[in-house]
Amino acid sequence: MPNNQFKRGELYSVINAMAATAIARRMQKNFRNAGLEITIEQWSILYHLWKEDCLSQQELCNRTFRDKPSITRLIDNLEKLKLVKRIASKQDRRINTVCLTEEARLLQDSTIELANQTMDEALVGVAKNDIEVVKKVLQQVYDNLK
Amino acid sequence: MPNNQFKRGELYSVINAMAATAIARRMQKNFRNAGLEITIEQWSILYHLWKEDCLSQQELCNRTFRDKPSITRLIDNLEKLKLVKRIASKQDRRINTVCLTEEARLLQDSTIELANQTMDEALVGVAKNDIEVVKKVLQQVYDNLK
DNA sequence: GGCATATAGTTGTTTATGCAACTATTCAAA
DNA sequence: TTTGAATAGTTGCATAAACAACTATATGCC
Repeated sequence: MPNNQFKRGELYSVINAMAATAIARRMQKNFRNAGLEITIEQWSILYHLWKEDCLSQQELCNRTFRDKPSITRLIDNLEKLKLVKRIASKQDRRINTVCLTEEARLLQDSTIELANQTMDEALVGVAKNDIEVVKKVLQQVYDNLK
Repeated sequence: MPNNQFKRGELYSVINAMAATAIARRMQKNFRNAGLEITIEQWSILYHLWKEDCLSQQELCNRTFRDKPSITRLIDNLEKLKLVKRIASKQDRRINTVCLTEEARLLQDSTIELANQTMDEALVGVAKNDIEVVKKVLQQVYDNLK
């Protein structure tokens, strides 16, 4: 075993793999158990559109921190599911705005309930002020690197 | 805007998307800039093998928190890169042990240095004891959900 | 108005992920 | 010894991610 250690290997694993992956899988499982066929990635797009409908694709890239091709394909699949529609912008012909369908609006309450349930499951035994520290640190990490 | 809010939506986004994604991308970029062609997912396998060589695939699943098909394919690609080899276990014919090649050993120092550099970039301005809180909370989240 | 640069979105490509299903092997109980 | 259940790893399939390259459109400067 050489002298050179990955000094923060445990922190890296924890940040990068364990908690995020565990939450994602649990949430996807909760969706599936509830009979929902959308993926959590698709849901994250809907979530932002519930907060503010008819965003441009570029804006969705910004808000979900994905790159453009990924957003294009996610929206392709959401269109197939008839949960969003693309509407060409009148102000700028390069831009599509992405708008919720009525069907997507019907999903909002139940899926947000499931997401809350998932976070409740995740945060059992976690102190409220510790949560604030986590938010602060992870936000700082994101700001450092984005 | 309905009454039902995703109470911890910000926390979820932070945990699930922002910090983990930002670190992953930065690290991959640092690898690329250094002329390394391995992905960070492949690297995470190597990392565990540097710590303990010749693990079973199942053990790698446990340690990296991925499922079996994902590990199978990651190892397929690492074999193609001649960084690992599968060796059938003598004790149990279901098991492959996954062992480092000499070439993989040569990568250890430089890549761990890059990973440390990446974490340094990520953690600028973060207090040491805050890091301990993050580790504790994310470990708790993982333990709650795994 | 023309040109160079920037930007929105798409396509190509490769890698990765996880659920479902499967095969071969191992283990435990009768 | 036989049988059923459990386990390790693989294959099929669909979704997702991101880099590179591209096309069409917009912007700013001369």
